[in-house]
Amino acid sequence: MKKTDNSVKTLKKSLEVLDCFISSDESWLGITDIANQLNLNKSNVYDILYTYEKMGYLDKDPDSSKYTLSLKMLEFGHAVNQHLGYARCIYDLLQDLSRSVNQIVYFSVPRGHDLLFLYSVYPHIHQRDFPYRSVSGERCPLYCSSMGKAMLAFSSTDLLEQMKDITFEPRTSQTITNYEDLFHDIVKVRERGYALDLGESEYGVGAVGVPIFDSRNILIGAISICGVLAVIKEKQVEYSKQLKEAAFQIHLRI
Amino acid sequence: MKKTDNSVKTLKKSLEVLDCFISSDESWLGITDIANQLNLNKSNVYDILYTYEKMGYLDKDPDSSKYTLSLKMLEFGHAVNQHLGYARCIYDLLQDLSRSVNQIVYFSVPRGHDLLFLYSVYPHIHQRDFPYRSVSGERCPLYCSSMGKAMLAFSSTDLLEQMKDITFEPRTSQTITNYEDLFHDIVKVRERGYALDLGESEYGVGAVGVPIFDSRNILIGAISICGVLAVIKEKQVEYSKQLKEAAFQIHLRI
DNA sequence: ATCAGCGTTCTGAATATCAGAACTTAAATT
DNA sequence: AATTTAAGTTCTGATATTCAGAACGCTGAT
Repeated sequence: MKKTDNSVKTLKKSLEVLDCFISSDESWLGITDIANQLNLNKSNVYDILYTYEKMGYLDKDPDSSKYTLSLKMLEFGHAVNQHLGYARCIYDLLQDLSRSVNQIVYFSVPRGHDLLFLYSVYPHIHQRDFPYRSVSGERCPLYCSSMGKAMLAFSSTDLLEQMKDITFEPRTSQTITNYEDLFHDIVKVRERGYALDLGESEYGVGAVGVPIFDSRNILIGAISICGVLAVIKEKQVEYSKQLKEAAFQIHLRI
Repeated sequence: MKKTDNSVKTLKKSLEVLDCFISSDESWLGITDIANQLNLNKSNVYDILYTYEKMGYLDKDPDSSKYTLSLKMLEFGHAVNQHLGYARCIYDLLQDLSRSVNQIVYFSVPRGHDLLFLYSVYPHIHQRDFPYRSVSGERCPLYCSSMGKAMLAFSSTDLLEQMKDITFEPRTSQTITNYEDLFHDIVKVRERGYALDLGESEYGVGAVGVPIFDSRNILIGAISICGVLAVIKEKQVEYSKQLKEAAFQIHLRI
């Protein structure tokens, strides 16, 4: 057991600064914005942002002196995708599935109390103004998503238990807003073998989700079919079968 | 003019460590790998990686003690995409173009002596083993790409001049490997108004590329149609017209 | 059994960090 | 037009942090 704290405090602080750029809704942040948010000295934040800029991590607007994430961040995203072993296989199966049902198909993995979208496949002809266009790297709370609920229902860890401690933020009038309702829904998911999102994250949008297990039966994530609520309601059984078949194919391959 | 160096050396060094994970072909890097590469002390690298891991930037494999970029990096990529103002408009136009010509369509921006892929749209039915599947965040040298040559030809800065100093690395037997050949090709691009890549980056793959200017006529990047070499050769004029029309639509909108 | 090579832990001399104060703009208010 | 406010920028040195080096433990190869 180590006695000393080996963490590099300067780096820790600097990464907290960088985190502000993902957690904030604003794309451009000023020195004072960040200094206030993290209770840091202005000149300290100045030096940190200056270094990030020199290293190509942030871009600075010469007029406003505000900073934003540079395109270098896309290179990191790309590197992660390259390194994901299961990437290609899952993506190809999702493409087949999307073409077969002519609906949007997603793959996501758990991340804390959220899910993280990894892949999305859109059918070639789809409504351009369809509300839910999640892309790689986007997060969504577990409790208001079919994939999230599929993961909660079939996770071997105490993920569901942890939902007792979170605050539920309604996205629509249908969003589950307390642990009891969530628990009852999860029981139904376990009975059915698939999870439903009936307008709980976006009005008029529904989804069917099933969990993904690797060949050692470890929960990896979930996949879902997403579409207009009425269609999802009507075809949920058919979709769940197609999803389970795709999930099984992934299970065999990873 | 400032006298002192305000950069935070600890952060600068730490970011160089993080950069190793994009520049290396290996997805998992050990402490000694990085320490040797950057001429740093092992224990120093240990502390830095430890901090990155604690902050969720890197994942550590408990068996091998090696590190890799975590999925958090995808969140940064997503944030950048969200912040890109022109994103949606260009993506939609590329989708239309891809459907119209039934080929892969790309959008990229210049980044140093490379280009950085931002968007790619694949036709719904395309060969799964088609070699060139660039995605957001991938880099490619300017001299061996139709988009790169389109940017070199129409850049207002001395981008082309800078090509005198670089080393050309052949990717195929067709790759341009010296400045003189590149210059002659760029002259042709200026005459034609579009750039060609005829198997110069990948055997049997070709592309037609045109530059993108915003409404103030600043060069933003380039778009291209990419496909089987023989088809690209045959339809280059038709494709160049379609690309120019799309480029014009983007010019009007951003 | 020995060695080589890796990650890990610990320490304090040396160094880089960062709070604070002062300055410079720029924009908003009087 | 003068004043105030609020932002970014520069500079400094007391001091908290960093990091080189040495030592250790583990694993796998010789």
